Amino acid sequence: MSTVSDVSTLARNAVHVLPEGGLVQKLKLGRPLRVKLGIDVTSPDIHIGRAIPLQRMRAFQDAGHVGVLIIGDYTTRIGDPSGRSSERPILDPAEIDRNARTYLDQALIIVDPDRTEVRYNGEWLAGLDFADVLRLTRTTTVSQILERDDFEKRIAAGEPISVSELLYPLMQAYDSVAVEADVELGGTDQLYNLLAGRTVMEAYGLEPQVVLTTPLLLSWDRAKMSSSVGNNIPLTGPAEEQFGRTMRIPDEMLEQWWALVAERPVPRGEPMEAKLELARFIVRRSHGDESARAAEAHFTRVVREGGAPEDVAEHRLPDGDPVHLPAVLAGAFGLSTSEARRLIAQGGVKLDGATVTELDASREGLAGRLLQAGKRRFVRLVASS
RNA sequence: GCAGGGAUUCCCGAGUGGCCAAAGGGGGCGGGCUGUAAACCCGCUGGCUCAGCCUUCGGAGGUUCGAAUCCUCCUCCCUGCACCA
Repeated sequence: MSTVSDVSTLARNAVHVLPEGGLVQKLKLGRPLRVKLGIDVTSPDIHIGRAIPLQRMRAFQDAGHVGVLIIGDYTTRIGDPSGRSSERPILDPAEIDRNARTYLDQALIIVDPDRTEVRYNGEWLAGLDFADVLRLTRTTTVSQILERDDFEKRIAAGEPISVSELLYPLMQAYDSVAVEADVELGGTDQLYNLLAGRTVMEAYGLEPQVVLTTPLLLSWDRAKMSSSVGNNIPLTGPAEEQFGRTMRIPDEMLEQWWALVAERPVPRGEPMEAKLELARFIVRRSHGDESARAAEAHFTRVVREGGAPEDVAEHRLPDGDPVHLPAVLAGAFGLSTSEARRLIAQGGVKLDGATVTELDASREGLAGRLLQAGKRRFVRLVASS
């Protein structure tokens, strides 16, 4: 089962495959390889960028190998002791479990459930005593750990780094020991951690894993796609939103997105059509054909033609007459009334397509009408009966 | 331990007694334009019963007619020095 074409499929889009020739060696073992991917459960949603390593896992699975998803429950539970790091908030066990489950539901869109093993790292990390931890820490040196780009930058920026944070790469590396990983996947930002896994495995007398990294998907703002920044396309988000967000990417990014997300070359022809096709692909993968068609219809109707969507939620008018529109907008769209007032002042609010200029309107004049805030938010007003 | 520097609105960052709901940038939102939710241009961006009022500048007190700005204590962060069996 190890041929050159296998390797090129398995390592498609890969930035690093280390060591040189290591993957071929592993394939020659002639048994299903254990392909590890660590999961950060601090934020449960997977976006299409985080799905890229999962796509590699799927490729390995399709070739007969086993995917091992590691849920970093223990790592997360310990958190950052100062409790202040926004990157590593301490979560309670219930939330970790919930996040892990949410994560897995989404991951199954990409990976093969029959060939996936899910492990919680608390399983082995919780059992280590202090001597075990010291043994682990002896496998590396402070300067090696501080070499990591992330740490270097934070030191340069005068930001705090707690000692426990230095141990994260080691904990992650120990996961590889525990599951006897043959291959570990990750984004290029994980290169250091993945290589640390090799060092530690060797120190524990295991054959070190092969490291395979994939590029980080840049979003429409040319920054790394990230849920906390909000420039992400969630793997299970609403179809219409997935479609619209995909349409936001600049034309120059089409090539990278097609290669990484769809794993195909950009279709020839108009960039607009290539972008639409990419949006269809993304929605179809998550929600199926039907949803992809509906999402496109919605996009055409609302964004390209500036019309109202097909289905508009109803919103009950508050009591009283006349009705205070900022209050209605606040209730319908989750704005503050101050925001709503500004929106009206800027001509961003429409009733049945006509720009609203007054703050109050009669009950009768509002019932049954279509209220629009900006270009994409709509609500059908109904009188409470 | 000693000495210095710092904590400002969603983020970064100016502001050192009244002209401060607080410069500037980012982000977000709205409008215009457009093949696109891109790019570009313009505007807005604490809350409210909105020509007025209320709350905000790490926390708690205090000085003052008046405090983001001054004082005291506290919490946290950074840097240097000292310490380092």
